[in-house]
Amino acid sequence: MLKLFFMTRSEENYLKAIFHLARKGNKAVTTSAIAEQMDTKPSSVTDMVKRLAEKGMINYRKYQGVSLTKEGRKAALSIIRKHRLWEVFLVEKMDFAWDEVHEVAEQLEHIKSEKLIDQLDKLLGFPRYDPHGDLIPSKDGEFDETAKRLLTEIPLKSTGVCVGVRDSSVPFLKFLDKNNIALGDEITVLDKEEFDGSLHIQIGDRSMHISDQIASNLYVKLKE
Amino acid sequence: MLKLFFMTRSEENYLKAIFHLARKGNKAVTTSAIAEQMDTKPSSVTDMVKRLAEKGMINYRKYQGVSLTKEGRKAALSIIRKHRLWEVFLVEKMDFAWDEVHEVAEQLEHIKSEKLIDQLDKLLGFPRYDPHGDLIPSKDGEFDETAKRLLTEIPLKSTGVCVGVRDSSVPFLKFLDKNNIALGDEITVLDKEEFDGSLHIQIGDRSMHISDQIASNLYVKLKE
DNA sequence: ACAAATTTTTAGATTTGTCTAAAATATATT
DNA sequence: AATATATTTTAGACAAATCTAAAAATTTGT
Repeated sequence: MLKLFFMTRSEENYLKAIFHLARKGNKAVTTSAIAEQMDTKPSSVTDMVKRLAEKGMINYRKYQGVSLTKEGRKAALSIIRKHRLWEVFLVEKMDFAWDEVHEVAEQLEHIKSEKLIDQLDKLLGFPRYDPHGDLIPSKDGEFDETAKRLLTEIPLKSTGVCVGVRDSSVPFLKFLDKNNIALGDEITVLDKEEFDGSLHIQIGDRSMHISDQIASNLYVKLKE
Repeated sequence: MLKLFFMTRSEENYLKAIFHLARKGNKAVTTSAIAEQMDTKPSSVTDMVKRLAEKGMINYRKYQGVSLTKEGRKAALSIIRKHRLWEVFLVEKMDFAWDEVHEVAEQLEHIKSEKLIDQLDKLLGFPRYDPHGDLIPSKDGEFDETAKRLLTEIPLKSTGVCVGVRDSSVPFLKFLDKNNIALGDEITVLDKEEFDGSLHIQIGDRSMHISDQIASNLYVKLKE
């Protein structure tokens, strides 16, 4: 028998913060780390984590930090999903620039309506990534950031390891060979041209400029 | 020198409620009326109206009820504008039915982003009425509910006085004549067919059924 | 006009989310 | 291992928004 708790805006924000912190160093998340992330005081965090623990959203033992429960992870992913879908909406439908969406999405992510999110998803064509290239959790809570993806889809400044090609034609493979790009190479996306979607990348010790056509045929796995 | 106060969600809701109550009986709005509208206690209302008065949003004298100031009216209209634009959005873009939009719009109306609302307005084609037929306040705070409008645009169950025609061709005037519809007549919109937009109306003591084409060529002024 | 009924306000308490300052616990150093 | 340092928790306070119960003011009825 599953109990459904109402989550306040603040509780949702804490869950989100804990999720993001846990994603990095994968040990228990400390009180002070949460305080820094949320721009608040450790004592406030202690109060909140007690409440979240009572609601079954996190595991908490005094002085030992916290980790998300199944429920908590599900709730956090649901909020992140909403945030990222709204970001796509703002850029695709409302002419926002990719770097001015965050603040508004922070507000929109707390709107409570399952139907609204389902329709939003549909309106946007079920996008898999947000305007920053971050993966959008699926409705059923799937969130595999390690899955291979196209080089065009990874966030700026992130690094991917080449794991395959979408186009396996001779001309494309020749291009890769000629430019010394091989499976296993690490590619960092330095910048993207607004104009044509072409990418400035760092590969090993050299940097180069590749077209959108090239990038959208290279599969990578995100590093770190 | 105008001071811009941050309005909390609760304050915004009170302003909206006061605006709607003032629109009806046009004397000072009583504490108990607000309490009933907001589903809260009179003592809570007293607390809140004091705060709103301090912020210059309402005129308040103990035991004498409240009225909106210029500032307060502007703030209320801004919230109502957002609410109604979001309602149009939900119906037009998100496949919501006109009778299931209210709850979600109540949440969306508090999102703070001028750019978002401007873009929303544009995306929707600068609509003048919401899905219930209610007038959407303009960006600059204009809100003339007494202006003439098409019979197709007034809310269900509301009554309008015929004040003119858009199409002044002989066939249309003949139709009106044949059906005993004249300037000065009061028409109440009883129901609207989803299918073809035709209207069931009450005119004097008889009721009749008119097509969307007829209704969209008759100007009325809203009564009461 | 004056008592009765109603409405409004005050006073004091509660909840959520926050803070500061002090106490408790854990970690690091020698 | 004992002490010093850093982190975490507790305790007490505050602001927003609400409540209940009691007091004050207004309105109503005859």
